[in-house]
Amino acid sequence: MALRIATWNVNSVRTRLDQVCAWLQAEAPDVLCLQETKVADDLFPHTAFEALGYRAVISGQKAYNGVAILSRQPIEDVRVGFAALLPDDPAAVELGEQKRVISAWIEGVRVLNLYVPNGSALTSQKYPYKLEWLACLRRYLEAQDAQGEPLAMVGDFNIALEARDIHDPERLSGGIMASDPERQALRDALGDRLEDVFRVFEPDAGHWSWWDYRTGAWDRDTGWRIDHIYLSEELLACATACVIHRDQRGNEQPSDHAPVTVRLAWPTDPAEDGDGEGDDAGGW
DNA sequence: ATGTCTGGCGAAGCCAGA
Repeated sequence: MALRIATWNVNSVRTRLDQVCAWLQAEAPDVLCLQETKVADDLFPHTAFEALGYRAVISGQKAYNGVAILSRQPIEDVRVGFAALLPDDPAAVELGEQKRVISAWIEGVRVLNLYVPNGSALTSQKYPYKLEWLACLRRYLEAQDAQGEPLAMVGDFNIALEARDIHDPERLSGGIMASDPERQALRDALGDRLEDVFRVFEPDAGHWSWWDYRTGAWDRDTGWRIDHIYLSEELLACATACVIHRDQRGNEQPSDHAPVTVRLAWPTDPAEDGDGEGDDAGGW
């Protein structure tokens, strides 16, 4: 039994629809989590994904933010926003105005899809919002932990946790997406329960998931690794690969982010004696 | 290295956000 989960900040799902569909056909992940869908729920392009065998659950808004979970496997128990687990937390309710959080139960895994606020600049009012959001994420994950579910938390975290996650750590450390307060806030949220699975397989620098449109970053390969997949202990033991699909950043009219995928595999139950349903297509 | 790309508004270029 194998489950492949992907995450991709697509910077408008309608603008990127053909690229996302082509990538789904090429890679055929079981689950694809999208961020920055930038579309109201009644305009989400469900039919294009259904034609490829994916059902989508969504939390979107006009123009900004927006998250979605696409799955070939049955989707159960969808939770939208922090307030789904923190109904009595005023901050959780207020932060729900921006659509950045959705989770679902898929094949025995709690898939949590996040679009962490960017923060803009250390001097911006958006920066304290980012810290407040991360503090709420900590409370949310404590409530999630109490559910006792295997957890795969994926998304655009807009934070590079370590020097090896930035192309020029000397210049960029301490600035937005690499400041101590936001790094500590994310580490506090992660606790000792969640592990960045990419680092299980790749210890070196030079692996990025985001290249700024503005600075010719793709041509210079001056990127950041800010799109992450965090696994709880029991899923970490099942992880067989974690890959950044950087080729997608080289598309015509690309998103500024590349997809990231994780493959989870566990022994097939002998009682089922199935053929694995051909889940190993794609080679990772 | 304030540059590039997106959507909104509204009908063409500006603005905000990243």
